Amino acid sequence: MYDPQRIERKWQDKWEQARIFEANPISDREKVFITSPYPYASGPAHIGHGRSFVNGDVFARYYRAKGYNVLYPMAFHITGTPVLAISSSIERGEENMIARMIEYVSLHTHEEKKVKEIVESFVEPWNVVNYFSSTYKSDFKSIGMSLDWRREFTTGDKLYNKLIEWQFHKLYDKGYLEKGEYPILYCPRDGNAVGEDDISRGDELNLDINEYTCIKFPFGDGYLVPATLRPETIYGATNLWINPSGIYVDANVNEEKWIISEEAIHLLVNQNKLVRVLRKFKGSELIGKKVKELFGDRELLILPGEFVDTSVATGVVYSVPAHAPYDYIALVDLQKDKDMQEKFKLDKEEIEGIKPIQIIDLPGFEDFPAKIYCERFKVESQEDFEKLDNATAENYKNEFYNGVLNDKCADYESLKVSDAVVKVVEELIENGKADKLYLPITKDLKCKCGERIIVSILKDQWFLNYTAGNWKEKAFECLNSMDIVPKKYRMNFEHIFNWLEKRPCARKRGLGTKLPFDKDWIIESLSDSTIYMSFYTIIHILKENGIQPDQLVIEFFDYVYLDIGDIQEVSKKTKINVGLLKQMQKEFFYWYPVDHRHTAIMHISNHLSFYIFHHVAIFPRKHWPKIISLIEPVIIEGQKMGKSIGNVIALADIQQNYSADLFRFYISHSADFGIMVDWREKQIQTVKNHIMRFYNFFVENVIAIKEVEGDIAHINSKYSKIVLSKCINKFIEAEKGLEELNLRKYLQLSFYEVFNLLQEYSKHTDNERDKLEVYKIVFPEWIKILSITMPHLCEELWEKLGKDNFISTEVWTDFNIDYTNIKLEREFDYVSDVVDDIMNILKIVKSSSPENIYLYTAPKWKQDVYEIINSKKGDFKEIMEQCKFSNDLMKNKNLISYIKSQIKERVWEKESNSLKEELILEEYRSYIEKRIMAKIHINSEYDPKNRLAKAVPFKPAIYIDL
RNA sequence: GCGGGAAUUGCCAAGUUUGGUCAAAGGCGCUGGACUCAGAAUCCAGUCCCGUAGGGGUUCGGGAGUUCGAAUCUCCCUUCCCGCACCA
Repeated sequence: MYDPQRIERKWQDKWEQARIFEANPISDREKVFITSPYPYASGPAHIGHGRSFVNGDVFARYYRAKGYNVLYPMAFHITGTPVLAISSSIERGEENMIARMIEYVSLHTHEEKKVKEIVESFVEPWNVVNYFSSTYKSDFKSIGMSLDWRREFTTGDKLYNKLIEWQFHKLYDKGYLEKGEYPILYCPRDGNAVGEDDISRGDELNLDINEYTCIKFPFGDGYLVPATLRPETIYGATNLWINPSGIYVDANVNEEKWIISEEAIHLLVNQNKLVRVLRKFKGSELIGKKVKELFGDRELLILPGEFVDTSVATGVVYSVPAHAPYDYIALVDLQKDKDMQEKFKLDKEEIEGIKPIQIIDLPGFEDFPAKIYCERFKVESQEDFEKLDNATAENYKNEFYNGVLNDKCADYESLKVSDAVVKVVEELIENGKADKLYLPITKDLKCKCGERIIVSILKDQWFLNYTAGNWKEKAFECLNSMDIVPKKYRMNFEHIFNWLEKRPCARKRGLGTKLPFDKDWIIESLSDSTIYMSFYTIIHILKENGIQPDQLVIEFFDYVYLDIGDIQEVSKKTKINVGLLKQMQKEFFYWYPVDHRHTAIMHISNHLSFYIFHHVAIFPRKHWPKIISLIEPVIIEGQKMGKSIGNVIALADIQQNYSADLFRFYISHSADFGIMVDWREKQIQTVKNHIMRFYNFFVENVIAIKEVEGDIAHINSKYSKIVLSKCINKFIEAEKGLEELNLRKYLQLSFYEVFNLLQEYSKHTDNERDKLEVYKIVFPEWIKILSITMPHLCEELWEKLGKDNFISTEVWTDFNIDYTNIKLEREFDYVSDVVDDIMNILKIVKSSSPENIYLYTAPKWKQDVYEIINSKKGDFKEIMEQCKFSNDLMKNKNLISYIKSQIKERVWEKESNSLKEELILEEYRSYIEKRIMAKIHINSEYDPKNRLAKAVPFKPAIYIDL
């Protein structure tokens, strides 16, 4: 009885005790260094992690089986805020987080009290890290990972920090680091930058930042300053809107007098403006006054707009009724509203005289876009917020991508809106006519502390400048020399490489490594995980020898990684002895570069691109990465897997509920890399049965085959030789699949197709002895090739075969091509075709049990002509020339039609060689009769329907006596 | 919008790089049969349409083209998915 859980634990323990996956340099053996990105230790592993690591494991085992010395390590990522967020949420007693952590911890701990204790301990971030890294380890062990755990570390380790410091010193020296201004989300109460984890509902809201342009309209001795997202519409401004009941101020802003809403002061102050309030007043005071246009002599009227929100931007809005639905409808409303005009003592005629100014031409629009969109969305009044928002969005989208500025826009005429925006802002600011103001896209974004989040501008943000020097060129050079599998993703990389510019690389908070030359900053999590694979090569030596962080000075890595510096001096400086330094350098030089990195496609646009960039920045060409293979994510029953859907399947449950080998098989076989694995319970149960059948089939025969030699010389029947040949060819093909990193192809061939062959063989053969000989040869090869996917099951079967070593450490020899025989296979294919034809006819005539079936092979002249057609590759003229040499042929009235039909069939492209059909049929008589359950007569005189005329070479005519 | 990917016979999904051997692998589902007290499992047969002789017809998102020949190559269109920067 197949008991996967028992078998799996047994072998996992044995592997661990024998430490067979611990890899050390062996100087005369070729190596393969394969990695998948270290997982984040802020939660338990799920089957998505399972997919990439199992794939990696299958490759690692394959490389080992091919005789390579294989390093397959892993570590843990903890940089950034997620771990801190867990701790602070636990500390605050947040119920959602506590519930989630209880759920996570319960995966491995079933005692309620203990669970509670563990979750409480999470107030300390390192407890979170330690807990989840340990569950990862046990989960990964439970699915049979062949990892070298001695080389484990986390990105928060002091030793690791030293590596990252060195990396950033190098980047700094190369001139790839820069400082600049950068807007960030900011909580004024905490005085800190905030990210997704710090924001209420941060995971569902849009956390982008809008850049507003504040236009300085001259007004008295200062400026009235509306803010806009569409500065290119400045030429279409007709008036300004002020909320009459809002509070406004005269304020001194960086030595200029601005009129803005009271609430705006707070925003400006946090964006590096010096602000002093001079006077406070109600908005109504401004109504009816006028500002001067930026360009030209027009004066724009200040009008009442209740819709103006004084808490958004500057609380002042300029009106572009031709292109902004809100402005358009407000203007229409006001023009109709006599009471309002009365109330603010506005000039009726002047109000009516305000006409929208169209400054953007839009193909297919006869009227002002704002008007058309208001009509399209059936906007009735300025109170229809929802309709107005939709109308605005559509209006803007259309104008942004399709609109062109017209002749009212001076120098900007005929620019596309998308280009004009950038130019207008640039020039306005350059000329001192405008300023910038940043706001979160989402209104009322709240920090978890309750405070409203605003945008602050960091003046000295650190950036990595990917356009610096020849960095990009080198990255492309590396990419061009790499294998990307599947290759359809290469374009993706190229595009990302082109698009990468500057990227902030440090943050103000979170776990990680401090920037060595600016200790206020912590290196951001995607920037500190680019060359860490190098650390796998030496970390275990550092740990074993008790090397302390302060010993890992710049000279250390310079020497070990780059062979720079004098070893005596490095030793003196680091207080690490020369021998050890040499050993580490040797180990690094042995393992590096990373030969193969395997992960999900979501990492292309960030991690994998940075991985390449940072490697080319720091390491010489010989240490650049070589292969990246990519997978699509795992989905569950056709649905995305996610916390919010609540359908995440933890790796912790896999072995118990399914078994490691089943998981490994399913995850490897059910989809090619380029498509999503769909985790379907029903499908998995089917696969489970397949594996069970395989196990039973194997075990049923394992004793019997001990009686035979497993020697092809002892195999008598052709059929048996054919099956052996076919199996070996399948193995060879399957291995080609592995070489192409195509796991699905490899398993389809090595598991399903070989299994089908053997099952059919077992059913149709009548030579028991031969059968055992075949099995004796095939079985060991079979479980070897399957062992990389189902290592536990195959170890068990290996043991049952009487072997006393691990199949996991068995090096494959080449499959024995002496067992293959193409000629025999062709013969057999011919016979199978005949059987299929007979079956087909039986099906059509709906007869199941005829007694006699007659087969007629083609007459000699057809054979001869067939040879001619073959030799002339279907050239009709040449064929006829050749036929003319034979009078008999030329007299045959069927000749031309026969040649024509054979040419049409393109027979010369088929691989049938000169088979002696009659002999073959005779030889396979018993096989054929067994398959069709009738007696066959070959080339009998009896041919009542003259079927013989239909016979062509390799397609004998058939007559069934019904 | 930009960039990338995809569309195959009831469903999932190979095949496309290198055009012909493709009515198109495999799995699921469905239909019939065997086994069984029964079910599950397993096994056998069938599963685009027509056909009492191995054949014929119509298919690979839609349209046009190249070719003796197109699921595969070219062009246009439609639909869907993913990424678009500080969340890892």
